[in-house]
Amino acid sequence: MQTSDSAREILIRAVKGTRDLLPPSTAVWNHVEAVARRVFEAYNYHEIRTPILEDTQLFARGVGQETDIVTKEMYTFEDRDGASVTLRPEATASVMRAYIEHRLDQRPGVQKLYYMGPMFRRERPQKGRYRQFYQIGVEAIGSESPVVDAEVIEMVVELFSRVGLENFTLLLNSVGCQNCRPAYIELLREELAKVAPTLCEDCQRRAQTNPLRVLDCKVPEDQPAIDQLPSILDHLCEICRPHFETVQRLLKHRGVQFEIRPRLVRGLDYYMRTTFEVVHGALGAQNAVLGGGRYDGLAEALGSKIPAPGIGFSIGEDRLVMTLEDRISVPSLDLFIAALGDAAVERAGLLARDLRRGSYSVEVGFDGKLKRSMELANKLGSRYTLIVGEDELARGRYTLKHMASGIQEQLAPEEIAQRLRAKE
RNA sequence: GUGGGUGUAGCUCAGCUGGUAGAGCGCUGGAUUGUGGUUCCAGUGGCCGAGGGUUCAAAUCCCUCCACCCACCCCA
Repeated sequence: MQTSDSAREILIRAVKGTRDLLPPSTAVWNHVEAVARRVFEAYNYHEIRTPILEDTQLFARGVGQETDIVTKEMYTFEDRDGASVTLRPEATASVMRAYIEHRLDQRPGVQKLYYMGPMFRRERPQKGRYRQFYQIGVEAIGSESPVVDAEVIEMVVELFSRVGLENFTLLLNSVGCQNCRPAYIELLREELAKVAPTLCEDCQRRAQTNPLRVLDCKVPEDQPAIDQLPSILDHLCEICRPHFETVQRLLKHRGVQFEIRPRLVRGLDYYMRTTFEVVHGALGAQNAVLGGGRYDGLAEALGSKIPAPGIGFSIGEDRLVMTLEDRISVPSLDLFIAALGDAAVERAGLLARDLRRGSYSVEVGFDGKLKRSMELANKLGSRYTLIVGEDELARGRYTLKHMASGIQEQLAPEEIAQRLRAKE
């Protein structure tokens, strides 16, 4: 920015890629989080809160040294004592760290944990992608069983239904394990070598660096060639194939709709076997609202000798909220008290306090003009307006107006709560 | 990191073959001294993103920055 003495230029703004969440849309965030907690608890998941700041090594090892996330997209800095710390770019590694650190493997049963909160990734912001973004996720650690996979995935669908998301699609795949995936990648490499020259520039590079990524290519001209590439599902090993089949069978049995996508690959190294994703139209290029999968090798990658097979997912809360936001309704206010004059303000204060103790939402208007108060009550979307003026104080009965119908009645103070209890 | 788009009133935007700014919504006041929503009238509000250049004259043309947005790369 050029130097200037203009006052506007020194205004401090939110850091690039971060944003303020304001009412009324924070109501949608709270709604999503409240429903998530309710659903998770019903499946016996419990909340875990891990630090936002972690040792950089956690992500370097857990997420994969070679990934873009680690090489250039982390918020990493040196602490005063010289230690390298990083703002978490995701939560799975942290949860696994906590699992190992606190020996949660010694606790009975599968450890079912959920979390929600901000993550950080330093990249160019775009629609549905921010540098500080929010995720809601779960991890079920301690079992390799496909039964857990099916339950986790069922819960995903349950959650999205209950939160009010419409027109979403659950995509499912298996990416094999350390036994079958290397062989498949080798095969893929060979096949790619034959067709590579006809593919787009990016794919030619991917064919070398990360062959699985070619399957994700969005260039239309490349699709015919990509369709001819071998599918990983035809090359699963004796453990992965039945595992995947069981997951599918259990999901069908529970009536969970899904689509098999052999080309659904995961970017992170630690995923194996089951992977899944939920996409939603009308989200632009960033159309995935949830991504998840099994990560049986993660604990070992972190250097742990404690076996900790797990499966989990995380929801892109920013994106989910985005799809729900057009349905925001004005915040509800039960009662607006129009207090006319000092004496009325005092009485209104006491009345408001008592009603608020009864969990009614109440606002007190202290503008002396009734017209002003009525306007404000209307703008705030109040169901009722209570007029407390000289007449009312003299009579000891206040005027309660139902805003939608315009009907007014005179009530003693103790009768008001009862009126508010009515649905409309 | 790469490409494209957009920056004008609190918000959404028009004006851009150069002549120093408009609309709708919002906000404020009034019609209605104790009655909102609809309607009508009036008012408030802009160094036209920043800096420089061309010109008698720049929101408008040129250059450079900056910011935001969208997409790519990559992906949690």
